[in-house]
Amino acid sequence: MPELPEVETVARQLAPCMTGRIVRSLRIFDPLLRKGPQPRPHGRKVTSVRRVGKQVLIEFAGGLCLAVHLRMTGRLIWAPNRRAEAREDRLRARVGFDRGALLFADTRRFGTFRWFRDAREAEPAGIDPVSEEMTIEALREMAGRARQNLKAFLLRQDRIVGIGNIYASEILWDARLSPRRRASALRRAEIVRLHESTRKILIRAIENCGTTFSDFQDAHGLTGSYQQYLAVYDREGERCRRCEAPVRRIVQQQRSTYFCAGCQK
DNA sequence: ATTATATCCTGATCGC
DNA sequence: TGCGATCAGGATATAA
Repeated sequence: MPELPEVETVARQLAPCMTGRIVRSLRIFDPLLRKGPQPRPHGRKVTSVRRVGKQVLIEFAGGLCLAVHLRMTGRLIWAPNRRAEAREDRLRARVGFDRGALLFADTRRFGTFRWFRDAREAEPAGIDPVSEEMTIEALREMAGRARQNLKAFLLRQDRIVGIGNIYASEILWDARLSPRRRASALRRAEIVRLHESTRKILIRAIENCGTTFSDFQDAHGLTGSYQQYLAVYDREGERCRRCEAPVRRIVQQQRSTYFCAGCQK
């Protein structure tokens, strides 16, 4: 569930809790999280916690870092004390610090831990859509050589990193572009709209701490408020806020896409 | 070389 | 109410 805004929210909330803390223990309860190298971070100080693509990257002094991917149902929770910790279930891992602990809970168990010796290795291939790198020209270039429809294009993490199924629909609605359009067929003015909408929607979602459905909670167990802005996602049959036509649901790459055929062309 | 399909899991919801 | 089928926000290995 967590897309870029939700991961950004979690990273921002964890950072002040974790930065400067020293690792005292690491317990991985779910063997699925134990793929790849398993270094011992004991005694290391956390130097930063930030979002990298859709992952939360925890960096330790000396270069070691842990990239946590929440996938569908993963949650990172900061537990300042034992009482807060006792409330959590379905725990897959726990990192104990000199003060407090980081808990990882994940119902569907798709989430991943990956350890690196250097943070640069954790960088995803795609462009971060809310960074300076995401220029109109960069978008035009990427779209120009994509043979896919716009929905599939936006979900490609090797091009633009961070957009998932919810925000793909929302961005295309905002840009008044049909999810079925071929990415390479966009006119320049349409690319400009797509660029603008992508940044606008994601930034607004970050400002609202993401979207909360059933699973997503931030590091303090709170919830985001972006759902009040959702224009099409999960609104099949309801009226489009722009043109009153009914919102439609179609399936693209085995996933739901919501859009308005009245004003998305 | 791209792009579609199957798959990793669990739990909520749907339809009969 | 009970039960099996279906679906869910992600991403990747494999097949086509």
